[in-house]
Amino acid sequence: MSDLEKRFNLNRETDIYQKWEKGGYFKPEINNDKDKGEYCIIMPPPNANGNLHLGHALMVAVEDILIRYNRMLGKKTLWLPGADHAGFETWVVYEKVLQKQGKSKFDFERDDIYKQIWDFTQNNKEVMVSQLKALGSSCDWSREKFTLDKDIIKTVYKIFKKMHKEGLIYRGNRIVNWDPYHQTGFSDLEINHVERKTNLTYIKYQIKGREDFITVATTRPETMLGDTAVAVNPNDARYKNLIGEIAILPILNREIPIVADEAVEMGFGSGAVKITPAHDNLDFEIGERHNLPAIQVIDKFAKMTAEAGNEFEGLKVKEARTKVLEKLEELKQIERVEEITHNASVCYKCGRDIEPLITDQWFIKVDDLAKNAMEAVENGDIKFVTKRYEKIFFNWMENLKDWNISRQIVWGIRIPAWFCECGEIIVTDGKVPEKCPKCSLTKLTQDPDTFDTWFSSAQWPYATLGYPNGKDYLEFYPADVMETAWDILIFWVARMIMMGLYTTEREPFKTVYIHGLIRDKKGAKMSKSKGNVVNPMDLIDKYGSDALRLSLIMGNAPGNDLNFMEEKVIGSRNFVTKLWNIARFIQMNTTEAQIVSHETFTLADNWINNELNLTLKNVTKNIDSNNLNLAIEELYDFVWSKFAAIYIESAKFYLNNEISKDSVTFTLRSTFKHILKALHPFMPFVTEEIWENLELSDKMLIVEDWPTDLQIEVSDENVKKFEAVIAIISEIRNKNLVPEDTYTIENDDFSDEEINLIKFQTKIKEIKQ
RNA sequence: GGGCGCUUAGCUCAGUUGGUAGAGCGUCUGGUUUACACCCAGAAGGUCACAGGUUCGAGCCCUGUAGCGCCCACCA
Repeated sequence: MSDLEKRFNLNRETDIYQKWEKGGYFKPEINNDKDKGEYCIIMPPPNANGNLHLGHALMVAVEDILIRYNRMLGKKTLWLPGADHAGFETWVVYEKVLQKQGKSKFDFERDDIYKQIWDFTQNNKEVMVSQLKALGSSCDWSREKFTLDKDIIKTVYKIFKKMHKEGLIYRGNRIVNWDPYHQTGFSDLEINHVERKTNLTYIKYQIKGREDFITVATTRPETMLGDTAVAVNPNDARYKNLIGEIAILPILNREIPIVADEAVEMGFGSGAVKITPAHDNLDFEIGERHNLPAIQVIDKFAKMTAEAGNEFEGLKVKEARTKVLEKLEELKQIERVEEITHNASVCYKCGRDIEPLITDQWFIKVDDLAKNAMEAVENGDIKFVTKRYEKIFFNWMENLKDWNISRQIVWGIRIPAWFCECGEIIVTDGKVPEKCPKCSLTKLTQDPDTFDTWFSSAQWPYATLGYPNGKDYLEFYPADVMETAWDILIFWVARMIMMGLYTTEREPFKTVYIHGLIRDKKGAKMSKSKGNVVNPMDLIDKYGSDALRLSLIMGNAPGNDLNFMEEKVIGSRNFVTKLWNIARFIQMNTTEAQIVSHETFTLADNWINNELNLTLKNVTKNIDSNNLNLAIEELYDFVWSKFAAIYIESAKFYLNNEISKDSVTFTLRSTFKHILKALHPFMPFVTEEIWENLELSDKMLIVEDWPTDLQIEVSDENVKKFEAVIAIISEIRNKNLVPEDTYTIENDDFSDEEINLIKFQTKIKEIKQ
């Protein structure tokens, strides 16, 4: 046993981590013979396209605490790490990488760009792993997964084929959110709505065979070139007599019907809507209901097509708008224009306008999947921490629309579907089909599209464990906890529940633990563009991993966002140092402890034993109920305000005066051992280092048993006596007396030993009773 | 349009079956005690957003109001 240095040396963290890893302590098998059941968390795989941020640090802190706690309980504990190829996200990140080199992704062949991004993500993955290790993640690296691993893709293909066969997946020529800049379609979740001021133009369409007009109101006059109807509400008295009549589309003079549809709001605009099924979501639906043709007048690059007519073809949307308005003005068919604010759809990444467009995409029918998912939450198979997130979950699930899972980008899992010239579509589980089963042609082309990342990551919980026959799948599925931030609750968690229930007929996890977002000091979201991003690795270098983890857990109730302040990390670092110094005190003042029977305990021993029992009980209860903040605060308070401030200060009195030395030595060491164990999940590095240096056992702390009850008898009467001593000490201190003063205690009966203890702690010369 | 959350000490936040308001940081006073100044001893500071209600008792439960924030949604 070597003397402890003055402070905990942060460089030791790397060595400690390697010891754990080399010792195989992160593997569930380490608890093979303990027969305490299993515990499993699948780590949300961070995107392999950049560095970890503070949100990841919080994720690691929470999950590692749960994992280390359960490991100490003796369970076969699996924490499975991984990384996400993050399809579109990485696509955008890499686009910027290329931009810096003055290149574009359109400069490369498909395979070439794929290979480049593959290498890019592999490099990032390495950095990420080292960062996860620096945070102390005790996950089983031998089971690490990447979302593009062969076995993961195999599972995804298999399930895709199965869903297709069962009619849950279909290829549809439907209207989707098209991003003309990124040249891909999106699901409804990947678009944002921004409020925007715009002109609402009232246009008069003449009724065929009559002198009068019907007026429609639109914010996108250029789309009128694709109009195939005018719709009114069937209950609208103003237009009842026009239903079934024909309107004449200005400029193009196309004859279009006037139809009735409940979806039309009477109160908005003129109450009559122009219907452009090819370029508006609602119009598309109305078009389907009334069997209206869709005329595409805008192409994938947001330019006007030939269908728009000679004078408009090739114009950008905005140019076409100006020109259409000019024409209408000439024709005197603009009734009036008013300014309104409405919600425009934009790309969630870059904010550019979304153009609704009809394209061929793969969709998942979500009705039944959503129903089952809601049921699983309703009947308690899956619980949310905190419960209020269940409401958000239901709110979203209740109005789901079919999920577009195809993306027109190269980076991702390519869809295992092949097209034949005869029109047949062949879906396989990944194998290249030899010929068309319908016409026997051998010239087949694979769908160039890839899956929405979330379609594959929705299958992460079972795919990583080796569904359907893998040993880990059989042993660890479903996972105990899915821990993630609320911002991907619906992107990911909801879909994992749907897919997990569909594929495995079981819930993929029992508890969903939702943590909040880490914001900057003022509560603003951290982002590169704002320049307020804090790098967790810098904080680890400065204050250590334990301090960073503590600062993210303390005072942060589950599910709530956290405004990050470096001062909090400093405070946590101070606690690490406090613990370190307690270790030094114990090293300097005790040797191997004798076993002592409880009859010989001093008042202080008896009191701290009692306090420790209560603390351990509360800590365990709070971890079990997912209140990690309360658990660590309880420990913090015990260590600093009770063990250090009161017990150790009293211990000095006994040790200096050679009173009850064995008993005090025993209690100091025993209490400290329990504290180290209980603190270990929260601050693994410093506790392990102290454990080793004080030679507190021949095992590493990481695999010690979780401390529950002290198994030491406590005298309630003596607890009360010591509390009286504490009360007197604090009373005397309140008086701000000087050492020469005398203090008189009224109405109390203290022994000489107690009086001396009070004198020792208050430095008062004399105390009278 | 529908839904959710927040409002507690100067600041950031805890407060989980309703029982005399808590922490960290900051501020102020005093400390060169051999674990620790990344420390020790103490102090000041809150009509728990507002208004009603339930209750012997409400920061916590109910109703309403205001301010702030967020999510979902097809106002053309």
